[in-house]
Amino acid sequence: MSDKTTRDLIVEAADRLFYRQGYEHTSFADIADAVRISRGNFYHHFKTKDEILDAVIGARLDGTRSMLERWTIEGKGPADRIRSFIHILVANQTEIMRHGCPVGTLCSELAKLGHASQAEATKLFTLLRTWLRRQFALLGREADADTLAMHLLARSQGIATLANAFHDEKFIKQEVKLMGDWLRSCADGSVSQPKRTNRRRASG
Amino acid sequence: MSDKTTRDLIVEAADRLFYRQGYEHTSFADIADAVRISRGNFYHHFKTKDEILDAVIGARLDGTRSMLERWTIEGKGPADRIRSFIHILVANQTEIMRHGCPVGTLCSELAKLGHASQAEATKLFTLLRTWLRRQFALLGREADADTLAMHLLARSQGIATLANAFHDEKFIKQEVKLMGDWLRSCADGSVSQPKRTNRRRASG
DNA sequence: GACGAATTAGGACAGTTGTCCTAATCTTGC
DNA sequence: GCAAGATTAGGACAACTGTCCTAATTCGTC
Repeated sequence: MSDKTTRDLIVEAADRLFYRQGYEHTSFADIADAVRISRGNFYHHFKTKDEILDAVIGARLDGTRSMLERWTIEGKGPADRIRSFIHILVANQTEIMRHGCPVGTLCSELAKLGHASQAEATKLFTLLRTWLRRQFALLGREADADTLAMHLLARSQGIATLANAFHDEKFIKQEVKLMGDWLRSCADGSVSQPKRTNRRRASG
Repeated sequence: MSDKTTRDLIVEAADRLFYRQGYEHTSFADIADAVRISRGNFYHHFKTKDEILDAVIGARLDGTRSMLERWTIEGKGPADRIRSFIHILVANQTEIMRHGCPVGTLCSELAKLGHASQAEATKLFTLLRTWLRRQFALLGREADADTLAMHLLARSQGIATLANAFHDEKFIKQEVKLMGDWLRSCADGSVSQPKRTNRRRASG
């Protein structure tokens, strides 16, 4: 606790502020005030605002990686692990209603700013995408694992965006339940490909 | 064409710039340059930046209203009208990949800024929500029309966010097809409530 | 206890922002 | 062709931005 370096404190505060206020709308002064540090001191730890952003993205990547690792170990099966992912929406619903999804809103903002770290932020999505893909593959859906992963990611994003816009808590619960149903139908292999094409079972 | 007032030109340019660069990241100078007008002249038409934002949101509301009206008249049935909505993602896929959804990204940004016009921007969503709700009701889904409308809205938002982050064109097509399948199953009344509860047919 | 390095504080700096003023120009009705 | 209003141009203004410098302080090591 007390062994956190000033640098860590800065990254933490910046992370929180970037999420709540957005990257551009957060100034050096805002972060300095939050950490209770002089503005000048700042320069010693980070030369530019972009450097802080990169550090924040890096910290989020680390955090996401260890979260996924935890779920991979804890979870009994792939379906339960995917449920852990879906559960983020419920666990963080208050913050999501207030500020949206930390990943989605950051990527959107950086895209608008034409910021160089846009690709780095997208890695946050890629991390989740890759992990989800693996879980769906383990669920016996190797053939369309990536499609399913992206589908789930997209639905989560949409839920966060609308929950934020409407400040609607019940909506999150509603949609989370639908995603649970959908996930169950994925494991069955029942729905999700409703068109009657000549279906080809995955060989493995 | 030539009868557009300077005010209209400003709103148009601001609309485009707010979409591409974000509201905060767009300065008076940016808009003035785009309209080829002196910065001072600006003040005569809009006292503050917030006023421009309100005018832009108003213009978008008008545009959305007339678009929905057109669809309501044109469309053969409610299903086709909903398909018109889904088709926006395909028609605007290039812009969406570049800048996301104009509505979703604006609402997200204003939420972060804590901007007073946040509620006004959300009306853009409400417009679509209400219209979609009516179409689903006409489709025989009065009971859960609003849930279905929000669901479709959320999925569109998610698609836009991820398409923007990954710059993935195929993903949009993929998800649009899935939404088409889903819509068909809505009209059937077949899926969408996969849980085997004691199902109760809507009386109407 | 002293020395060198790491850390901190305070402020300077030029550039940009939104806002606002004033004077010139154009348009319109008579 | 002229007066009155609308529109435009150009720039002033204070506040804030990210960046950077220098001097003071703290810290670990001998």
